[in-house]
Amino acid sequence: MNIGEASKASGVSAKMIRYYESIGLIPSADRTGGGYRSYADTDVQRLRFVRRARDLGFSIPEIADLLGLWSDRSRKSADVKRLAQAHIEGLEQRISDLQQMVDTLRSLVACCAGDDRPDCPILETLEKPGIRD
Amino acid sequence: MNIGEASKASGVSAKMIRYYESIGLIPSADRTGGGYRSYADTDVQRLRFVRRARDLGFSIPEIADLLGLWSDRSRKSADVKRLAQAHIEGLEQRISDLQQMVDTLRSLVACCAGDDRPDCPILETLEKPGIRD
DNA sequence: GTTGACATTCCCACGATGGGAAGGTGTAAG
DNA sequence: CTTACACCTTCCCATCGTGGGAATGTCAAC
Repeated sequence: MNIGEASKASGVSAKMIRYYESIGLIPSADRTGGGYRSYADTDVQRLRFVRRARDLGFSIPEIADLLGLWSDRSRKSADVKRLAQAHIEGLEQRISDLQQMVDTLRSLVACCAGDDRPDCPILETLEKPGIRD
Repeated sequence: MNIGEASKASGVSAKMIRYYESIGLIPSADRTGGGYRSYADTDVQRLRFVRRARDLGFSIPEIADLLGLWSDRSRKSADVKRLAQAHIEGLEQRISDLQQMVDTLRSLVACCAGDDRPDCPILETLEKPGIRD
């Protein structure tokens, strides 16, 4: 299977497949006589694994860990679970940071008349020294 | 005021001050005879404005817009409000994407025994074709 | 054998930030 | 006056994950 077919089958762009190979996230693909990368079904399955992990927000190093566990038949599911839970905590931290921004912005927006006049509590708040200053 | 002092006073690193200047987000600073950048209080105020906007998750282009409104005495507060509301929507989209990941991961984690055995529904789900395949 | 669709490698870009090297400036103490 | 030190300058490189494009090579079909 060519890289293009593997790309379609896995949902990972050819560009990213080469990149993942270059950083060692996935093993180097076999090559045909003409130098084309050649993929088997198991390779595609691994690529799909990577893509789905990316869709769930795992970073490349985290995916490297997941792939290690994936191919380790003597793995403990507790290790996988721990990894997933740590990732959930990271995601929730990011959500909480973003939510904090939204809350602040909402309170500012609520104070802004939103009319033709220039007076705007949003800008005034931004220019004033804040809590951390 | 030197860049170091302006940095302390504004909470923006010297590195970022130079960067903001290089991309045209802030005007080029005056220079002393020795070539040092020199900042006045109004410059520091602008830097603080930028930092606070960054803290609220605004991108550089958005901050450029905000700075434009900030220095425009004939601005309409409605324009500022619109910009802030659009930003809130962007943030909420990101939150919703992250929350979707968390929800999926939570449901997987809930199915994982988390013991010494290798069987793990998290890995199994990642390796299987998903909704979008 | 030509054409067209693929493949290859290599370099560049993003956004926002940090690190560090190599060299210049300013100031305080010896 | 010199030396030391803290600060400044510019320049390049790295991150992370992804895309774009150029120049060149391969394969399959007609």
